[in-house]
Amino acid sequence: MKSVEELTARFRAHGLRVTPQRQAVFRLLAGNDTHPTVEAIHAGVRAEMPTVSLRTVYQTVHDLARLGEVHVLDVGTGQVRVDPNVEEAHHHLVCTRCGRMDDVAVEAPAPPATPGFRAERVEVIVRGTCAACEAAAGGPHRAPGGATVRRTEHETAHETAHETQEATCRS
Amino acid sequence: MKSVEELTARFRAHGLRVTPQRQAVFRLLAGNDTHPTVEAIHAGVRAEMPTVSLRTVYQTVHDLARLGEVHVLDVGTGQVRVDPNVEEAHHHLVCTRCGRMDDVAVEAPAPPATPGFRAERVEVIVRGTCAACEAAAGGPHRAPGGATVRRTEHETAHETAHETQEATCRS
DNA sequence: TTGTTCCTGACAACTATTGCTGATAAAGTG
DNA sequence: CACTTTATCAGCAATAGTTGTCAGGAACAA
Ligand SMILES: [Mn+2]
Ligand SMILES: [Mn+2]
Ligand SMILES: [Zn+2]
Ligand SMILES: [Zn+2]
Repeated sequence: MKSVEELTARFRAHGLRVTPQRQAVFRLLAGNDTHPTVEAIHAGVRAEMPTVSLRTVYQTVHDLARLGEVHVLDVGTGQVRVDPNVEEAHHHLVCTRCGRMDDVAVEAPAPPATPGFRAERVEVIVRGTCAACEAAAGGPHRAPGGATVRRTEHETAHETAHETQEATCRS
Repeated sequence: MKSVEELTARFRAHGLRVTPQRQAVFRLLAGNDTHPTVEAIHAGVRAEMPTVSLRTVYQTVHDLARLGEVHVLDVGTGQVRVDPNVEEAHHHLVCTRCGRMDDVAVEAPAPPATPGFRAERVEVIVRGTCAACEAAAGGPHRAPGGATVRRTEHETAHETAHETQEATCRS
């Protein structure tokens, strides 16, 4: 992602106004490689500016995405993730337990020649279990400040001996 | 996916009861390669049994998933998709406009050796535009019975000359 | 048949995200 | 700096997809 100054200039050049709230979002994202959720960004921004609303963070993230300064990713963990690294092509590891997302260098296969479909980009998601969740595999736990991946269902009693664990290890 | 008879036996073997509603879902999924949404399954089932509730369809789909008879996929189109093809490994084309999802044969890259992460499976998503949406690219339209991909945001006036189109071509 | 367990259907609740709106603040102009 | 013109802010309401709850009713086993 570009620097806060560059983003400020770019926003103005596009007729967008630059407010302290937006700059706080810029600062939080610059050099952030944790793929934070919007909620996480909001929490971080509120540490400095306690009145900023979640709505404002969503707006700013969308504006950044429109300018191509971040990617908004939905990998099926229930919340979108913001990726400020748009310069270098890369893919992701996704922890199926806590939703944690890390960059990974794998070469994507070439988009296949498919009649009736114009391929634009190829996304690779490596799903698995992160170290923190692996360590906590014994039973559910909850890291401080972490949110929990949506992983529920009524399913009264039978519970056919499949995953039931739940853990969180978001940084 | 297995046949309706096999699924019936398998459900019973696992202590799950087999009702007309569940069999209607089985029937709708057997040999279905459209990756229907739960809502679409519901609509299809209601054509024969108008009283079946959406909740029941969700339950049945989840039970099928737990037995490994279907895969429930979330590719970020706002609704989960049900894939009855669990026998052969494959990946997907996803239309960014209408959410349509088709099978594609691409070889996934080998899961990289990443310390601190136990990779379990690699998912490849080829995003692009399907033929129907390509044809309708001139302006928004709405196919009969189709649902629309969530693609909105207030964003008052400025509209920085980016995508605004919206189209639907779900079968 | 009878009892037990599970499923159904209707509706409420929940979560992530977006819509709405008066008040406010950023740019632009002199 | 004073002033005008917009775009943004914060808060709250609304929405969509999915899941929780629970009182009947149906399916299976004996
Ligand atoms: Mn990344
Ligand atoms: Mn498929
Ligand atoms: Zn994890
Ligand atoms: Zn399409």
